[in-house]
Amino acid sequence: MDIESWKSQLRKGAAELAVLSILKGRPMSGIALLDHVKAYSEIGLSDGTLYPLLKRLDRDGRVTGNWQLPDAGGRPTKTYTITKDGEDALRAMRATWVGFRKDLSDIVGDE
Amino acid sequence: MDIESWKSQLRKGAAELAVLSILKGRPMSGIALLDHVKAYSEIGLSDGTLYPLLKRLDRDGRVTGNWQLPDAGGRPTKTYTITKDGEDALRAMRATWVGFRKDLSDIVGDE
DNA sequence: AATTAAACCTTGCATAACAAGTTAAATTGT
DNA sequence: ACAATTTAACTTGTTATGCAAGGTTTAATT
Repeated sequence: MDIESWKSQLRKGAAELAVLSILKGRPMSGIALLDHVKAYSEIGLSDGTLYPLLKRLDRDGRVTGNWQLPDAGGRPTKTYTITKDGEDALRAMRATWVGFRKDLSDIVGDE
Repeated sequence: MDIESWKSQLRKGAAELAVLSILKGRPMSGIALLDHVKAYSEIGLSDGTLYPLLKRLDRDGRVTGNWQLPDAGGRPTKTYTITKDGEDALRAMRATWVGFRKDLSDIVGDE
């Protein structure tokens, strides 16, 4: 196992938390989400990861996707909005993340 | 996906980083590792996860396992020691973890 | 002798990330 | 007008890990 493969493992679960966190602020399309996360290199979200994730979140009732016609014309985009269940899940995931981060940081001992 | 299943996903990759970090301090048996990590509830390392992991790390030359007879009697235990390659891998993983933690914390916005 | 406990290990399953593809609609170039 | 490209969304197949639920071996205990 090289380090790149390990990074893929470390990232598991992170995309879901990241997407719900961003959508909590405001509804957004898939492309806009990708653009928003692009700056965070260690998250490394690609469209092949994002769209299946959005589909799962929609199926589980944590987000809803709605097609919308942009004001300026052009092709329709699908805008995703977090639901009440999504916000509940986000709260639980945030609490878990905070605990996980502390535990692993304590073990790793990074200053 | 319930929160417990999501936790299993979040933990992926963490066990490897945690085990190498602990072994960097001192060689240790599997049981001792489990006992050491027991306090960190969000890591949640079980023996069914640890032993296959140690086997992979041994196969990849990141640790070496050696059977030893305990001074005080009792059954032999296998003591794992981190190797040079293991320390190199640990350095790279630590750096990744620090960046990952920052990126996800920034997105999640936990204070 | 039989049972329990300790330490180690194996098997099978579920799941997400990723690379590499695909589709459909809009825009651009000639 | 037609072809080529771009954009946004999506699909498929592979891979690796965590985990539950088992199993094995050795030593200590009853």
